[in-house]
Formats: sequence, structure tokens, C-alpha cells
Amino acid sequence: MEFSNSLIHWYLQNKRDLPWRNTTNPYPIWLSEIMLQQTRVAQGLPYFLSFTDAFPTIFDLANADEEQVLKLWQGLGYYSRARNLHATAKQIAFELNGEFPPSYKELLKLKGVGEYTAAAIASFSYNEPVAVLDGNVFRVLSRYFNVDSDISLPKTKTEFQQLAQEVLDKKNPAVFNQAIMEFGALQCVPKNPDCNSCVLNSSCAALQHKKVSELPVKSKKTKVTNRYLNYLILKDSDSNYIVQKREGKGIWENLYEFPLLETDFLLSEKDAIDQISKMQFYNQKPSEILILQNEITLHKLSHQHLHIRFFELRFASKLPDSKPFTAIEKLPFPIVIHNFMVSNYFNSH
DNA sequence: AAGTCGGGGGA
DNA sequence: TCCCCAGACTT
Repeated sequence: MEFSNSLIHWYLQNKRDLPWRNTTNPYPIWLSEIMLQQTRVAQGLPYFLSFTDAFPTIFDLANADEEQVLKLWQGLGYYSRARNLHATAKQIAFELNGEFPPSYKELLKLKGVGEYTAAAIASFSYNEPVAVLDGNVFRVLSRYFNVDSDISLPKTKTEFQQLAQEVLDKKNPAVFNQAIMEFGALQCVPKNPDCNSCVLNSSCAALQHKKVSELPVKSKKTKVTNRYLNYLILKDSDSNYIVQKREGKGIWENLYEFPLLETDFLLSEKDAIDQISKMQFYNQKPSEILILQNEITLHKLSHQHLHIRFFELRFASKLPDSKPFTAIEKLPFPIVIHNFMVSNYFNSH
């Protein structure tokens, strides 16, 4: 109880003023929670503002095209969140009469809503006493109670979920959940937390045992694979371009890209152009092949390092379904391709 | 239980 | 460089 009171007191004095707080409307709360999954507040905030501007209600979101939703999501990453968000909006708008499921248990059934997000919405919107467990809560609890279980193991999640539920202030679940997460984000930070100024420093077990810098324990490390992407910008006689939607599983599902030549290893510039010159596109061969950068762009994802190069392939006639740049720029692209288009290429061509 | 999915920022 | 971020879903 002292833990809870201190956290809430700290929170009321130190909380950030964020647009999804000070409301119990589940729509903006849900929207913010999906956007903030594995995403910092500073990164998600502008997206939240543009979404609530474009889609003031869940009906507006439900009636939008997926392409428009993905375009607004462009650059935020983890695009399955946007696809699930849109699918869930349609379900709530058209099957549930626009009303969000009324409890943690029912919220959990929504696409894209897991244990954390269901608890967040249920507590913030309905004041239901269910504890949230996110990266912040793992860190705060592991330190305050000096728990060195490996948080990458599923059974540890169960252990912490139980602990979080025990310390939850059942009379103020909304404020408590906000408080413990905000405390983790601002005070009990991953590296070099300022324990001298911490309101919990007299009762923090990790601090007493000098274990703060070692907690939480997390073993799992994702290994990174290298991929080599050669994007072929097909430009036809009308100065129109070919783009295609990425289908199936893998990164960037349902986003657009240029025709892609992916290789298992890095080709020299000469070998790449050699290989491209042997390819046919709509029964035509390019009249000219240009490389558009001197340097290969290294785009780092958490689990893949993408080595990206752009070529321009000029054609002497029209290509089917080619589009002008003004049409292309309205489509959702991976941010690395979008950045290339706006900064390096289409501005000067 | 392990793998996949993005992008950015802080130390 | 490495690690983490208001995690969820698939295999």
C-alpha cells in the first residue's frame, strides 16, 4: 500500500500531459495503446494526432480504406497493428453497434488486443481492477522486489502478472496502472536511473542489494539476418512508374514497393546491372539501366539488416498499369523507400 | 517456447 | 554498438 501510495503521489506531480489521458472514451485509449505497443510516446504521439484528426470516431476509421489507414501509419512500423486496428474498428462499428466490449475478458478477444492492451483499456476506460504488465512494469517490479527471473520466459510473465495484480491499487486501478508505467518511463529508466531522487529509494530491494543495474534479467537476443534488396524503378515513356503491393507474410505486408530483385549476397554494381539487363518486364527490356546511388542504404530492423540499392530502368514505350508520381506518393510505402523517393530521387527527376 | 514483425532514440 | 520501447501473433 505504501508502494501504491508513493507511486500515485509521484505520478500526480510528475505525469506528462498526453492527449489520451483525461478521457475514459475507449476509442482514443484503444488507439493510443495499439500505437504505443513497443513504441515510445514521442514516436507515437504525432501519429495519434493525425489519426484522431482523420478519424474522430471509430465509425470514421471503420469506413476508411485499409490503404488510407496504412498511409497514416507509414513509418510507425509493425504494420500488422494497423491492419488489425482497421479490422477491429470495422467489427466494433458494424457488428457491435460502435460499442467497445465492456470488460477485460471481452476486450481480449479483439484482434491486436493482448493481455497488456486489454488491461490498459479496461482499467483506463472502465476502472476495472486488472493490472497492466508492460516493459515498464517488468522493470519497476523486478527492481523494487529484487526479482531476478528471466523476463523473456513465459512462466516469468505469469509470475510478474501475479505480482502486479497483488500490488495493484484495487480502488484506483486506472491511476495506479498509469502511475507505475509512467514511473518506469521517467524515473526507473533502463540505464543509469537516478536512485538518489527516487521516492521509493528507501524501500527498493534492488537498490539495497546493489542490483539495480542488473535488473530486469532478460536473456533472449534476436539474431539478425542480412538481406540484399535491389529495387528496380521502371520508368516508361510517359515518365510513369511501376509499383506493386507486397503480398503474403513477411515484412511490410500490404505496403507498396518497386519491383524487387532480392539476392542472397551482395552483388557488385556490374554484376547487378548484368543480371538486370537479362530480365524481361512485360515482354520488354529496358533501354537503359542506371544506378541511383553511390552508397548502399543500410536499413536496420530489429531482426533484419536490409542492404538496399535503387536502379532506374528506362523503357522506350508505355508499361501497363504504370502510375505518375502524384499517384504513387499517395500509397503507403516502407519508410526507407519513402525517404528515398522524397529526398533522393523524384524531386530531381 | 521460439520466431516474426519496424523504426527510432539514448547511452 | 547495443538495448529498449505503454506487445501481439504465428509456428
